[in-house]
Amino acid sequence: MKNYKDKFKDYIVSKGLKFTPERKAILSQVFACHRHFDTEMLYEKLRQREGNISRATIYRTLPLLVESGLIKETLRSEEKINYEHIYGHEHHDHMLCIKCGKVIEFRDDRMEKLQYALCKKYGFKPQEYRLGIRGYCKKCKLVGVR
Amino acid sequence: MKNYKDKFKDYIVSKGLKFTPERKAILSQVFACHRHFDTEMLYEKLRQREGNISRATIYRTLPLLVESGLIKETLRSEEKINYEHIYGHEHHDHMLCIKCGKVIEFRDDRMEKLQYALCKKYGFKPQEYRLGIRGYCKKCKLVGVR
DNA sequence: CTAAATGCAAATGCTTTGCAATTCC
DNA sequence: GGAATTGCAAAGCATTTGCATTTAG
Repeated sequence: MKNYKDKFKDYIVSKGLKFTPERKAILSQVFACHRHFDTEMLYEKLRQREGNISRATIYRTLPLLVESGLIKETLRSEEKINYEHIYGHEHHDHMLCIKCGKVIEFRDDRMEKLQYALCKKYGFKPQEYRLGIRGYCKKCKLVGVR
Repeated sequence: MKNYKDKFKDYIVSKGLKFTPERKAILSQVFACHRHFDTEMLYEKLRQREGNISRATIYRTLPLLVESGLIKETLRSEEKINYEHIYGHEHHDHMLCIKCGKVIEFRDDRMEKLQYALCKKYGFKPQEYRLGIRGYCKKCKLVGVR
């Protein structure tokens, strides 16, 4: 399996685009972060380094990362767009705690198979599944259940 | 089963709020629409009638409808918030065609059970499931698969 | 009567875009 | 060299909010 850097570079080049330092830096940061992230988090991390990278460039680069299959949007917890890197990771789903914000990632083969079967039933060609379960995690459900 | 109007009124009154004409009109429109809708669609429909209802009032009313369990947010197809009315409807999931925008609603007991089992496994107390499958519907997958 | 609700317009916050200057290939 | 990219600031949009006025109960 290629590393993500090569995979991105291949994609970029195949499109006749340029593999710039800014894009490299964003790519690295994206894979340095093992949680869900949004543009602002990226921007903050990247500004800690020297070369300034504008928000505009981040906003312009993330779609390229999505198109190349390296990252994907996750369920939005708030109003902002959230992403996670997926290259090299198995598909998984999420449980999101409404109270503390905790994200539980899980994977279940029965779920995968069932989703596949349902698509087949409806003649649907899936590109992406998004299952998000919102609720209270083990800790929070004990405290004050609203 | 109470009708939605009574259910909303009960909720409103129990909170010490008022069941105003504007809220009634919004409620009716929400249940007159049997598709997913967003604020703008509501606004347009409501402006066709006489009494003007401002966007602000719509934005302030929709959360009340969510809290009362009459409607819920759906997966966002674009950047806007989308809703559907749920009162009197069984829980179901969606397949969304990327190309033509078609929404297929489906329900599967195995899926419900599996989701329940997974929550139990992780000690998670679910409040809401959102499964969205994005891809190409029967028609669109035949035409030009991107 | 009076707390709650409304409409309006201004404000917010995320995201996109136009443009001149710069950079990669 | 020339198309692609960048940063900046301005523009766009959906959504929220402050406030004076109106209204439901």
